[in-house]
Amino acid sequence: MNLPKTTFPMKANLPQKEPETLGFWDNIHLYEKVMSLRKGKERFVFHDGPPYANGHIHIGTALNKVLKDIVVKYKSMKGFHVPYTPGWDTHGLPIELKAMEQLKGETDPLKIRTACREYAAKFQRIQQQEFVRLGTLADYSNPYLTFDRNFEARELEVFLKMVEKGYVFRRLKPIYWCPRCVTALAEAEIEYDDHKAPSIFVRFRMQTPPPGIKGPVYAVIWTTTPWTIPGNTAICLHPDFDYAVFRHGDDAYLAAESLIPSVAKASGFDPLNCIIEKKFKGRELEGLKALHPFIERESPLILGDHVTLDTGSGCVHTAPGHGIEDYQVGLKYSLPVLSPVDDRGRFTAEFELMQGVHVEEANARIVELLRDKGALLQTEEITHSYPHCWRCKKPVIFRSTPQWFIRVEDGSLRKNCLEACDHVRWVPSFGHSRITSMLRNRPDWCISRQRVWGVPIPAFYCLQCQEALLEPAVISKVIERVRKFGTDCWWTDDFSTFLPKEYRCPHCGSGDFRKEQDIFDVWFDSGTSHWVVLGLWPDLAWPADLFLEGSDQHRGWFQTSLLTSVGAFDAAPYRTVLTHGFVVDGEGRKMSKSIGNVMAPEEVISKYGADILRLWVASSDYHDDIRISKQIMSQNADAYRKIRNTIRFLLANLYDQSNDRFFDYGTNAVAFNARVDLDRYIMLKMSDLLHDVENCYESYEFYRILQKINNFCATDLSSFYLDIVKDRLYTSRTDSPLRRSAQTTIHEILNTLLILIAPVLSFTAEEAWSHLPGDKPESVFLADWPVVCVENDEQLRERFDFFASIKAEAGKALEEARAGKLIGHSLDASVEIFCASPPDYLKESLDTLRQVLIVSAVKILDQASDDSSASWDEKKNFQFSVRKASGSKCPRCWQYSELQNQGLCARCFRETKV
RNA sequence: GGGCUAAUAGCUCAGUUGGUUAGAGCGCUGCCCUGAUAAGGCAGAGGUCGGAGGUUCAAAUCCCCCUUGGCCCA
Repeated sequence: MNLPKTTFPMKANLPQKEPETLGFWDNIHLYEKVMSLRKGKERFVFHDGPPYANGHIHIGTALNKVLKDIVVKYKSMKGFHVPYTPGWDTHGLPIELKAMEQLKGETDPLKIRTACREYAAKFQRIQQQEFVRLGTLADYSNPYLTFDRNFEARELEVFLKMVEKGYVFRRLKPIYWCPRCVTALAEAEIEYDDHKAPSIFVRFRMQTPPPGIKGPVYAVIWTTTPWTIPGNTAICLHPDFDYAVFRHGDDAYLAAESLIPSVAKASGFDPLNCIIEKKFKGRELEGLKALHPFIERESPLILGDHVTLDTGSGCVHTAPGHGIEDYQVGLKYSLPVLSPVDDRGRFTAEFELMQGVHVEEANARIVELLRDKGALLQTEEITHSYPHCWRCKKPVIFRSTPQWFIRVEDGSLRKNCLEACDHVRWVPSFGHSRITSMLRNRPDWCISRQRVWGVPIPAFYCLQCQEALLEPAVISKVIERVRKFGTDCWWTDDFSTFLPKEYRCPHCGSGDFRKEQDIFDVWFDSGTSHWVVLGLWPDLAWPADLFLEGSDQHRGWFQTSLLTSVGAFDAAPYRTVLTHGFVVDGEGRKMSKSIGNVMAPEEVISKYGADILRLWVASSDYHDDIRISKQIMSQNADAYRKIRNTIRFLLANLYDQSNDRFFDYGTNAVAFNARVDLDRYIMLKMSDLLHDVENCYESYEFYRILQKINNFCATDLSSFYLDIVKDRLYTSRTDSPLRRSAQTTIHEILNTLLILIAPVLSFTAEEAWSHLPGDKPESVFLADWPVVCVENDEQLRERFDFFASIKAEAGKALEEARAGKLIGHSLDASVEIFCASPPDYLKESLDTLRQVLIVSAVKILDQASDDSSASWDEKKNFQFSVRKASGSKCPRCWQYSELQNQGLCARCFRETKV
């Protein structure tokens, strides 16, 4: 007897076992070995999107990294040279804020930057360990970090290209500003709090009245920031809303129809004396001109979708210098961006009347001025939620300052990007419509930030004429310095070190300059990583074959990478872009701390192991949201057990108990054509699986792979092939061709299966690989993709498909017999089968059929039995009649027959004879 | 409010160009086995295909509306 035996444990114990496997990979320098094995082969360039080096990884990051790892490992095992340089996004506000928390009031940019660098480096290390623990294989000894000076220098090269091509320009833009702290604020630095403010209705005299209206007409606006009225350059209406002109005494007023009652009431008008004269759609009024109440200037009526009917009059006071929505609608109408306020919140000479007055005091004075001019309809004090500075807790203002932009709106960049999108493969395909619709609507890209933790924008200002200078020759010089010293030099070194010798202001000839204080938006850092990394790392090449990130990156990294790439190098940086959805809880809700449905990768790994997490990733359809819950994880753990046990059983049968040796593929293998029919049949199924799985990997449909592998393990192997072949494996003579045929087949199946699962169940595949007897690469990841040698024999396939369908039907008949206590094990049974239209080969294959059914005897009847215990299957035209097998049970093989010598059946006696 | 996207058994997924009684694996329940044993085999139960309407001889599939999620904007 040769019973199965293996040291591959049934209980996986992954949380304990996986770190050992990690140690093994580390010891043998697996990444380097994989690289040198594939060096010179066709290259597959994957470019890793950099996670932000702030905090521990969450389940979404884990999902993303595992998906990447699956692709990279598959491609590599398929024979491609696939270097994987991981990266981190290390600049930016969140890190700067964290560092500032620790520094408590420190203002020295260099000290802040040092703290930021340490903070980012710390979390880069932490995240890297977490990625390693997930089983991802990458060049962790040489990652890319956006604060690295080589990165920074090359990033500036991309910027230089874009400057040369004329994409970079400067324009005013409103930003949050704290006049008390004299600083720009980011959105993350804003806190909302209640604030007392004047609420005023103001009338603007119409210079061109709406059609059909006679006499003086006024457009009514409402605001809670009277100090922004000097910046008014338009009145905005919603194109689809209903507006009306109503008359009160000699004057007529324009407001949204539904708001007229509240406007009239606030203005102290007697509602009975307010008569609607004419109605208009907002769009009909576009282009009419009103007059600013106290500045000699027109204020045209414009249209915008941001107008609401919640409060006010439906005619929105528009000051592009003091609000982001006003600014955006203003760009469409080319309105001037006025912001006559200095950095301490005082009016400048641009609004001479109140020069030097702080905007807070100015509110009351503007109200008085409006009253004097007869423009004020009403004023009262209200309390509303208003943005405040997180540091000094005082109200902030919107103030326009010059910012650096990349031109997308006009010119060629938008068009070229849209065109480039057509040459990219988007997976899923809706990625194309998603990114293009975003590109069509996106405004110019504001790339400047008023912070210190980032790459400086290499511009200079002439101290004499105040001109901003952004010149290729100067930028090149800056790049040289940055490459040598890193961007800290921008803060440490004198301006002259960055300028060519004898450099003079091209406008006024002065030699005195100051450096720009703004830094780049971090999206510009990561947006240039394609060029930086694919060019700087010798094994990589531009453009990338694949980017793989969450679907939020259509607005983020996919788009910023495209803008810099098309802008500087006229082509997309990627050939294929794969996107995945977001991880949500078991009910499809997003994860949030407040709901308490967050599941951390660490939690899954410590309970189930990384392979179960990887299995979850691979079995989910990532196109849309991906659900995770305790139930889902435990289900994956169950699925895992089935695969693991199948592998274990395969391994266990490569051992020969009789001589305490392992099956040796080199000497014991049986050629395909010499193998038992059943073995050849299962090899055909194996070959089908291989091709199916390969296609799924190629089309990035990983979630189908595990489905197929599971089915194969459970159905084709466990309940069909392996159940049948046990008899042959256990009872045949150790080196009998029958047994060797099965073992050869099992060896090939196992080898293939381990390679197929390795990109997903990396730890388990490696562990099982180490138990695989015979000559083999030291790691499953150094193995070549399997080539299964089978001869597709359609007759064989048809025959066994037919047997399998008989087996499926016979199961029901056997179950009935079992329920009637006639039999227990199926070998207790003898089965008579009537088949309405039997194929020719049926009678000659009785013994094979008996083995397939795992019964002691099979008889084919020429006509249907009258036996009432026989069960009919009308659909298949089978009739089964089950009896207790005759003879006695052989103690060795458990089959029933007339026993012979030493109480064994004929076969067992033969097999045991010395 | 807008763009993109989704909804099929308890769970993860199939379901071709509309065409029999909507499938698989897992889980669940029952039975069997005790030579894969914290395993293995067999059988069974489980679905108004998110909802309403429409086109059609025929709709999970095509059209329209709605509901509920998700991402990104406003």
